[in-house]
Amino acid sequence: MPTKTAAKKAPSKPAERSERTERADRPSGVVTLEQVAARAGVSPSTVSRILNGTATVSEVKRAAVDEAIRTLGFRPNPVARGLAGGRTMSIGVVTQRISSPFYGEALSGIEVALESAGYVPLFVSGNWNEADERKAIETLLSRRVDGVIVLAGRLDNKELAALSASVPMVVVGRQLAGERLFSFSFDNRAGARLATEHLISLGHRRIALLLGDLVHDDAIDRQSGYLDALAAANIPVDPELILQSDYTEAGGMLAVSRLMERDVAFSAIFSSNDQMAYGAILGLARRNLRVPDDVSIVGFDDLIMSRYTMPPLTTVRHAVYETGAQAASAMLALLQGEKPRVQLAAPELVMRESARRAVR
Amino acid sequence: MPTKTAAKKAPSKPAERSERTERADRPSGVVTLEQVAARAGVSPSTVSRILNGTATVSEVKRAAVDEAIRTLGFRPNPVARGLAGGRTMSIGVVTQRISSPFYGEALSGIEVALESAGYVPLFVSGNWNEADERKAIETLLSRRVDGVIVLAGRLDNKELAALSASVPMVVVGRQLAGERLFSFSFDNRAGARLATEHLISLGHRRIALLLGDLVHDDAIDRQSGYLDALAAANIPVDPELILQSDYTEAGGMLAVSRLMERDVAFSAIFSSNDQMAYGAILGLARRNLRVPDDVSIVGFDDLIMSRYTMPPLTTVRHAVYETGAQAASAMLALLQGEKPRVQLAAPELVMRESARRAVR
DNA sequence: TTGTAGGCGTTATCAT
DNA sequence: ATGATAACGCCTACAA
Repeated sequence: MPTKTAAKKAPSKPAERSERTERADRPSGVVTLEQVAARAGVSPSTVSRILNGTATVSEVKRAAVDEAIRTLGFRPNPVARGLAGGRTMSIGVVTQRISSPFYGEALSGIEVALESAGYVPLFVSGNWNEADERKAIETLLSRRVDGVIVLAGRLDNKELAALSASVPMVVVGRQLAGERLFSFSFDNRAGARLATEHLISLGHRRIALLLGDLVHDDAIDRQSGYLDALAAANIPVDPELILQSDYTEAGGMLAVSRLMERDVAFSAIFSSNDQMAYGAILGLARRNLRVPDDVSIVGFDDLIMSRYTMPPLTTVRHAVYETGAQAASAMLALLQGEKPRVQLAAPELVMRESARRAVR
Repeated sequence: MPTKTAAKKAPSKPAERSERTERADRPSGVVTLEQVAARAGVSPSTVSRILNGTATVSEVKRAAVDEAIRTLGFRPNPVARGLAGGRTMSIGVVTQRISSPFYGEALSGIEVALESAGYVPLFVSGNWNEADERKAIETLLSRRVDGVIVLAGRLDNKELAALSASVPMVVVGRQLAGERLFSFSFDNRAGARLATEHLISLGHRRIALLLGDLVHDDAIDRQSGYLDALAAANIPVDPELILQSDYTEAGGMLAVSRLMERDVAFSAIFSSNDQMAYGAILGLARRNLRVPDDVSIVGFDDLIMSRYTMPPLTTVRHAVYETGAQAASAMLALLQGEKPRVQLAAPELVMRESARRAVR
């Protein structure tokens, strides 16, 4: 290292400069498309074309540009792209609560599926309430996202369809159609029927049902599946056994309390989502009822945690992560002008230890 | 100034809005700053100034502009703002796995805290691996985020500090300093000590420890807390009782298996996070060991789910949501040029039902 | 205090 | 096929 003492008048700057220049060759700072063009000896437009595959370019120039991009470490600026009328390369995702174990899985799937295409998700929470949800979409639109994925939600179909006029949309958990709108949902009804039938096959006939908020289609469908199964087995429906709840652990626990207060007989519970089942198990324990010894219980969704509850939960596999990934793929297809097609797995019962044969 | 390009068709003024929007290429509610300026009879720069509080503006004009903004429903375009060198009004957040019950809570806190300031979070997952994390930050930077919040992660301090030269950063779960860099972390050591001391106070002396990956400071600190407690109680450390794991449910379950295979006596387990505790409870059950009858267990983090496990988990409250909110506030302060100051709650033991007095 | 002009990095529209 | 040259919507010197 050159000592300062000798550097009284000696220009120490040149040394510094050269050192910096040396480093500047590395792909560190902000490299613009224009710089790439300069290095490749072509016009910015050409670089842009190559980047977007907008037009055919001679092999020679393409190679030169590719080289320049690589050595310069150029990465197109999504912000500028967005402004120029191009895409922002970001997809808005309307979820309800980002920290929910259910939505979390879906978001994860979306993130991964989008990443490979260079898109970034913008997550906003609707907090299970219409106003927030509307505002969330508003935010997304002002951010000029290239598309919006809506997971469930409370906005009515008409509103969503209208929105799809300004952005391509993918709606999960609803059935609605439109030009730039695609929707799909898991077969909740079949899944719920599966769960209930399992309980019936184990000899249960007094099966309580824990319901989610019926403003949601999936909650309704799961109820239908339950009713289907009872009807098929000629088991009369007892309204006393049907509990309205909210898909949360606390709600599940509360529902069990209400059920017990009704003082009706039951030997099993179909909880229409896993989270309520967790609460229900605890609620039963509080009344000295063991699962599955005294009461059998089947959930719905097969969250990660369901393998680790005590006892591990028998439930319906929902493949939430995959659902998210499919939603993302569908959006990508939409953006490509293609017709999305999703291949969703059929509901499947995952037998663990929370349900057993009815005694007697 | 009619700088319209030589349009092929008649310049259709968007004054009349058609009810049946057939053209999906133009978002409907796009009002520009320029339009606001025109309506208010001022120049665009004046509007901009009012928006950003950049300069003092006469009350008359301000009122006119405010009115124009309101009636036109103008919302500044963050994309354009970002390009113009202004802020993008978005904050990058590096998490490890968006679907983790732990990180999910933190993200939720960040989202809410940021929202009130008009910022939007951009979540990217590092997947517990250095390369992905680096790439995640890369993505964030190319998106021109105004700041980056890093939750734990594997990047080394030096790298983070260097990064903070280009963006203000808030790092949670690390201790490092810098001009535009702020970090803070929960007192993991004290928390772990609390948990262990609780077990000791219940008469346990053979206490197993389930550890997270020691590349993370928090895992190390929690181990230290455990050791502190033992030392203070004059209980010798038995390496056989210390299990290296990974903070997952599966890892916790596996750790218990390994522990049992070692065939050493133990009456309690301090699991350094709740997720491992869930797995441990199941693992113990598989060996016919009941919690807390046969083995007491204390967790760490107090995730929502810990209230609903069987039995409900005694654990250390971590206030993850608040931590996220604090990180966001700190970032906001940094952006404001202020010095962030966080007020993190001290660790606190939450006594539930997974730990009880040791039988002898 | 307020307006004018230039620029941010890309894409799109013209010519050539 | 390729290159100028406008936009895109906003911010910010620089003027006035």
